[in-house]
Amino acid sequence: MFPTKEDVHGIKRQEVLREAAASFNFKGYHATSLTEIATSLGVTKAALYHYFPNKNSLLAACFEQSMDVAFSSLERGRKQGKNGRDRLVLTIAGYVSHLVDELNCGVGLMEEQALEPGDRSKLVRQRDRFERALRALVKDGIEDGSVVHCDPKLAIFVILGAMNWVPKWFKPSGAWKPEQLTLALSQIIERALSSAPAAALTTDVGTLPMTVSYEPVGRLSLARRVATLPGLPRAAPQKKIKAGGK
Amino acid sequence: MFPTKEDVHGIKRQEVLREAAASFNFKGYHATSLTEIATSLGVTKAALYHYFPNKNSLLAACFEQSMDVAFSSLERGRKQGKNGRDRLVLTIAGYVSHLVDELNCGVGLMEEQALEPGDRSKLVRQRDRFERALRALVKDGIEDGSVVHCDPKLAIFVILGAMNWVPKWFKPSGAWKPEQLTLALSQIIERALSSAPAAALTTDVGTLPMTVSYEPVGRLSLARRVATLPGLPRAAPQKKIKAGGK
DNA sequence: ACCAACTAACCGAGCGGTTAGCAAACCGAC
DNA sequence: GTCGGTTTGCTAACCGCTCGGTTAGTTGGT
Repeated sequence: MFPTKEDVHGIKRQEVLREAAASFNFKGYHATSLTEIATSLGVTKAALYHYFPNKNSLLAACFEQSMDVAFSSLERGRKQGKNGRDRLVLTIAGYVSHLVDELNCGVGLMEEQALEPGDRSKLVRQRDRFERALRALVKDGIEDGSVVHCDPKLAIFVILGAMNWVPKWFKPSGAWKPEQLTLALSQIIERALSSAPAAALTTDVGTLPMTVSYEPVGRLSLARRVATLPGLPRAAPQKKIKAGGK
Repeated sequence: MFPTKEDVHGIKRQEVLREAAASFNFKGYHATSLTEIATSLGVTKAALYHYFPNKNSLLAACFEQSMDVAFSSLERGRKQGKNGRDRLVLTIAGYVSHLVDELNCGVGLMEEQALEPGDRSKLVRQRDRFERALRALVKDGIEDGSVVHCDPKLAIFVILGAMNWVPKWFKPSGAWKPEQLTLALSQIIERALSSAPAAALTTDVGTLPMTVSYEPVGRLSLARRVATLPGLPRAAPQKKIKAGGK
């Protein structure tokens, strides 16, 4: 019994979530039907309700996961960074590496308006807290001299915009590997903010080393491990039955 | 006869489009129903079909307008810019000033997948052309020494991401005026790309002058003029009728 | 025998889109 | 002017379809 029963449930749940996130990212929440998600996974719509109470909770789970990654990245940035700029860049790098993780297509915080009021206000609170923390890092950087004088609020808007846009154009099958992209984006942001900008950046992202300089944080590593396990049990087609009245 | 009959039709059409764009921006295409748009305008859904053949064409018109602005901005950037960086920044500034125009909430190119195949491939072609032109400006800038060595493709992705994200957080009623924002964003991009970055940026967007340094281009000026005309005729409520067979 | 996992079939709601009909504006003929 | 016919702009009502969500019932492991 390699994976226990609860494990299998959790794994399938993660797989449902991943499929949903990928679809939400690609087509948007409202354009994605539960039937689509289900058939992509080889099951029927009703099966999804064993893992999530409704469609909206799928979206909420996506955001929750993204925010988890955000705060984990923030934590690590705070620990590992030498100055404000450093801490900010590390945080953003962690966030981006989640967004481009090909097994866990993260959701750019695109459609929070689709959440139900409760989930939504929770997300907005978290997101605001995250943004405030990022702005604080910018301020720190300005004070310790690592970041150029600027409006922290606008700077963070610009950076988050550029990052959340990534899922719109990034294709895991493309010429750029996730690690290369994360590195290149970090360099751009670093230079844009730095009080002593680098004289040059890489002129071809595809030539960057693929060292995993920013290991994904949070629960992703689990998903990554289990998602490559061989043949998880899938439902076999059943023969047609007629539901008759009693 | 101040506005001719065709004028009135065109004006109302523009107003429909504006309302639709605002809703699409705020809630997304699929989450916006025609009934909503109609009631926001004080009419019924069926009335919209006098101006657009279907919902999808509304989205297509939004994108078309955005692309018009994009290319107009590009044209002006090419004419007025002194070097590659200059031309790029001018182009982006024109594009942004459209996005933040409070009367014509432009659509960040968020939901092109919702378009029907024909419209979509047309948009994608245009957008690619626009992006290629922007990349060419970056290359020009690298060659003429105004832009730092970088990967033009990634640089443009980052910039467009930051710009298309603006409608997500910009509120016309907020502390920052459109002109201030356009200026501040231009400065950030200018510094991020420049081979000789400025030593400091503005530390508070709200203190920037509100000179209209980037006059909106294209058909917007018309919309702006006419949208403030007093009381366009609106349909009066009619008494209930019963549709009988013939 | 039991329980978790799943399917087939169904339901009500809301959507995009259509239709029939009304009314005011318009327009040449006289 | 003004009188009929046509056009334009709109409403109320309806239609078919798809979606999220539910239910009853089957299956297979323990």
